[in-house]
Amino acid sequence: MTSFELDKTPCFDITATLECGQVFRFSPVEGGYILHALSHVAKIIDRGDRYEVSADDEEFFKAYFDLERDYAAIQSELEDGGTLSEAIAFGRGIHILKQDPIEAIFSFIVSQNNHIPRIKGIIERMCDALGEDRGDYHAFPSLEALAGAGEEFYASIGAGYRAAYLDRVAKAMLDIKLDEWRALDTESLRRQLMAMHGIGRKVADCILLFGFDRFDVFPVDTWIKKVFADAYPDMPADKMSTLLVQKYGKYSGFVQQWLFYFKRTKKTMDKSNILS
DNA sequence: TTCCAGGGATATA
DNA sequence: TATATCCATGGA
Repeated sequence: MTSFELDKTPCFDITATLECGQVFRFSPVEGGYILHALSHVAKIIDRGDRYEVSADDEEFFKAYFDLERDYAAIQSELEDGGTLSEAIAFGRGIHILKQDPIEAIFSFIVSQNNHIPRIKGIIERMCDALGEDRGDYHAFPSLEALAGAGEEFYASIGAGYRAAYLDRVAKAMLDIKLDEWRALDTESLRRQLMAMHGIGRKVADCILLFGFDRFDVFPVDTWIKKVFADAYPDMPADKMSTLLVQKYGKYSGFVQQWLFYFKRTKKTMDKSNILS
């Protein structure tokens, strides 16, 4: 384990980055978070003006957090004086994490038609049962372990009807060369992903955004549908997605994440206000 | 208890 | 091509 510090800036906030719905293997601890990615672990403690990080691999997490990108510049280009500005102000500290493609594929298959708390539980049970034992935690499973587990295993950890998807995709991925996938343009890679049983447009776009660094995508889920319900009434999700990419271009993925986090979190806050 | 969740496959027209 | 229905599960 090594320790290092990260600047806490208006454009990098660990709570917004982890709680914005892009990632599932983290849990709050006193003063911060424990975060797992692939076989790695980091503990991030909030020290006010900086984050104190202890991790098994400093270079891995410095890349994972996407620290080199100029998020302030992206935000200033996107300001519209309206809802998007409001969403950016709310989620200014979000960074899009550079997740592993395989971990993203399996995480977002689990995510479909599912609640985030339950998604986290299913993925955690998947890791505990199939991932390498690292002492305090289990790594994300190897593709071989995922492919060998069988549909019954995925059903047994509560994956529901997605169990068959997970099993089939795991076995299919054994024949995929990721480097060849990485070389494809976004449209071609989306087609490859959607050819997998259980991966549709929305899950493919999440995988492209979070696992393949593609920002010219706009995943449309139930929350994004709510955001644009008035602007685009009764519009199918895939058409809405295409329209929004035309509008926001190479920044689509960032826009989507700010709007998603804003809408979903505000809903929760409104509920708690009613109760209080 | 019912509704809903970071949807997708399938059947039908 | 477009719409309707079904799918497992558990948090709220």
